[in-house]
Amino acid sequence: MTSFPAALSPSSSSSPARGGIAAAAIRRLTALTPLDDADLRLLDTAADRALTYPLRHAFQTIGRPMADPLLVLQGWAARVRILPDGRRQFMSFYLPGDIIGPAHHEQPIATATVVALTECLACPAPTGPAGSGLAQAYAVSEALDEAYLLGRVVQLGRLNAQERIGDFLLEIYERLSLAGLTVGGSFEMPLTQEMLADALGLTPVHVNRMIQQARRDGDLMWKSGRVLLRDPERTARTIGRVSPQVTGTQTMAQASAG
Amino acid sequence: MTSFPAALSPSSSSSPARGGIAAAAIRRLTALTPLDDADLRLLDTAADRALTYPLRHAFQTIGRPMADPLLVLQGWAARVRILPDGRRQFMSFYLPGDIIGPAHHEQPIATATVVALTECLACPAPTGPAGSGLAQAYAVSEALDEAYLLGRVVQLGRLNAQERIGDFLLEIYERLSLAGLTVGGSFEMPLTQEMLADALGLTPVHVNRMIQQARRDGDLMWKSGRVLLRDPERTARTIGRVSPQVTGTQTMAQASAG
DNA sequence: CGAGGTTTTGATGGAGGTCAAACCCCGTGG
DNA sequence: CCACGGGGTTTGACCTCCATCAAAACCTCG
Repeated sequence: MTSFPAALSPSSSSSPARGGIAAAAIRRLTALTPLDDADLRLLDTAADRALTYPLRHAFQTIGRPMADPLLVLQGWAARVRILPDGRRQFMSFYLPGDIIGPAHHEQPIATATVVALTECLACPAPTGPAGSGLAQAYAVSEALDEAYLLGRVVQLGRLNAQERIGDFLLEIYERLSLAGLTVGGSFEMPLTQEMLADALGLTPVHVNRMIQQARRDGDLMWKSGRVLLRDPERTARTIGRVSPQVTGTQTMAQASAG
Repeated sequence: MTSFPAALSPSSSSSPARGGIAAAAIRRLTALTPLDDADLRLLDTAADRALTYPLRHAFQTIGRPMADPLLVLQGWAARVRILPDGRRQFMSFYLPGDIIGPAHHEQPIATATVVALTECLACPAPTGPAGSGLAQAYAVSEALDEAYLLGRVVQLGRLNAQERIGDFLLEIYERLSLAGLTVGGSFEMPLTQEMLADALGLTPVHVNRMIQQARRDGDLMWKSGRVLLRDPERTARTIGRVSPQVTGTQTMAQASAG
């Protein structure tokens, strides 16, 4: 519910100790579609131009001209809308390997505000030639983006609080897995319960109670910014979650590769 | 909540009494961006190949290969998801002048099921050369599509029942206005209250109560498939609705025209 | 140690869900 | 012309999930 105060500007602390700052992002993109050496080289050089963006940085502002697409290397960002009376809703999240902005088709005016939820490392998304693996990866990424947005509509419209939390954590888990950012069912969760509430259309208080219940039921651990899902498969089954990527993505990449 | 029984197949009753069957769609597209004669000719010839699709026809099915993009000429369709236990959620609506399917970027697998909510008239969306008004119109249309989807997330996440109904009707009103399908604040509404409920994440019963309240408050008339908004502007103000098109679209077309 | 953000707990209320029946509207057909 | 039927709308009684308000407890970091 708290609205964001004025944001700082990106600090151009260009990669100090490089090495694998783009590793997660590259893992995700290659998971979406095979990338060849040319693609990887493009990514590497793009990563050299990575910048660190502070917490709350506004990557885009609704109604303002859209910036060039950015590839997130580290950190989380989100599309957010704040209503006149202060109500806040997060609409989608950007994780390492995601593209902020119009990957493909032009779209001069931003339809949403995108803010950094953590300190973020991001670089300009390198554009591969048409038909390249990179272009393909962006296409799949964008399709996934929309699929998740559709999923969010169902989540908010028809799932109860418990289901929403489970569904959300599963989505994050699956997405971070692609980037290799999970360790046996556990992953880093920089969101506060309040932010989670604003993503799920609930109150922080109620989110908290439901999380505790999930803990008591042995479905969940959540401590100091780290979440562990005890049995993702089972949770997914009990709330009837269908994940776009597991089935969808693979097939998507294959189908358009052939 | 009722799930759709098996659907019939499209009847190829190709335009019997033509004349302006594509009029609404063309009005909408020209409202999005200026179209020249070549564009209009493409649209006209495409309209010759229009088909009538029966109620409940599945234009696309989730997980199945995606059909070629269709331009809706008459009738309503919607993206829908049905949960295993029967809960239903409409995610977005297609009105005359909207494109069902991937206007631009490829995307082989459908991420959602699209069904006809009324009998629909639709034709293959003619593809204009890159940079043509038609291509431009599709781009804007697609951007609007996403903007509406984002709006729906906010609606479901943070608006109460009254606000949701108002917001929804305003959205429809605005969109139909573009296609010239409104008459002084009133327009045809083929949805039942049950469908409306499944779009707004509510129960039919509660939708009904809220509508009656709106009627009592003099905000609304709804009779035999026709809705009249007494004072759209005021309603929009009281629920703090921001419409993407009024501000957004115009600017979008202009910005990318220049 | 203290301060500020975050999580947790309790008590209470209200928006919206559920169940069930009645009503209405219209088209069908006898 | 009226009975019949079926989908949609309306109404009522009751209940529950989640919101609200407020305070306490807990971290974490300076």
